[in-house]
Amino acid sequence: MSKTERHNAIRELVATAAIGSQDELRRKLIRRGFDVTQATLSRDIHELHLYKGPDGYAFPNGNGAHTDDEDDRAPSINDVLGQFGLKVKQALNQLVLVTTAGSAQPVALAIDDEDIPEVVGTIAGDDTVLIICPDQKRASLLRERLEEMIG
Amino acid sequence: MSKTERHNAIRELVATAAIGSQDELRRKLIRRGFDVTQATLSRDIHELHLYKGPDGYAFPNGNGAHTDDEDDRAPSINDVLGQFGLKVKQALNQLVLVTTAGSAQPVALAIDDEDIPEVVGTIAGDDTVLIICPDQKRASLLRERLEEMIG
DNA sequence: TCGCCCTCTGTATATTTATACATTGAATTG
DNA sequence: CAATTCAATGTATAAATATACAGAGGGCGA
Repeated sequence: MSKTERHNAIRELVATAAIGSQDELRRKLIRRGFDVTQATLSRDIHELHLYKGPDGYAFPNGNGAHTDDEDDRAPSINDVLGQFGLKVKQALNQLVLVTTAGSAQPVALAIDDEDIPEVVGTIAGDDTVLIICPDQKRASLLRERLEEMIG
Repeated sequence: MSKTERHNAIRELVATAAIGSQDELRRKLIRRGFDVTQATLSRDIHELHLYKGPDGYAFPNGNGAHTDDEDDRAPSINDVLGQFGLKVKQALNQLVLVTTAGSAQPVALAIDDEDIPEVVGTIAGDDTVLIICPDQKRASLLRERLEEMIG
């Protein structure tokens, strides 16, 4: 069996099963007829750009099996900020919330869902959320709370 | 320094720098005043749900620093504004920077990379970048500089 | 105040992953 | 046909990461 066939099998396994180690992957591949060593799998994983995280191996955009939110509860603002929030900066009545790249949209959505009185409105870029507050004082209050949520 | 402060520092480092190993992360943290062992960082990484892949550590949705665009040098703000910037308008502490269609993102990124003290944050639309400044005075200063760069 | 519990962290080491070096086999070239 | 080149892989081990065990310190309840 060829290398590309094995790569396909690896992708299928990572997409459908929880793979916690290269040895576990090796055992699952043996059941499919691919018998290679851990060293080869290490190279395969590197070539397939797979990631290893707390839930095992996954594809670069995070869609391996059991990525993390099995519970479809809309993430609370605490969860979202704890996960994607980096820092908050204040300018007069505006807060600039810096997030990880590409995460501004869900963060802004979570803030909107929360119906916070100090929030007049939000605008999301790619890694920045602008939060408009009624005045500078309430901006300060909200900044402190957001800083706590970020942790 | 507390654990949550260290976690924030780790998130910032992962978001902005290529972290290839826990030892490398450890060295960068020492420069920021956090001195812990590899064992502690291993636990931190697990608690922060960070992934390790071919490009180093990343957040669960795959956006660490240098995920794939190898051209590490961000184009200078002079280049970008000379090329895409059209005009700047000021309102209190806000600057509205008009660009050519579709160029707001790279312009915003160039501004972010420059680490300008007068910039609290930026948000990019399609052909408009909103720049939040700490106050009206510094917004004026920045507007003048941006106008010079646009030409 | 004391005892207990919990969190956090370090040390040492177990486990896992990455890679230097070597081998094999297929394809290509002269 | 022989020599060369290259990709793929295994072996052994270096490097990196995870964790068992233990200690320290703070908070809390009796």
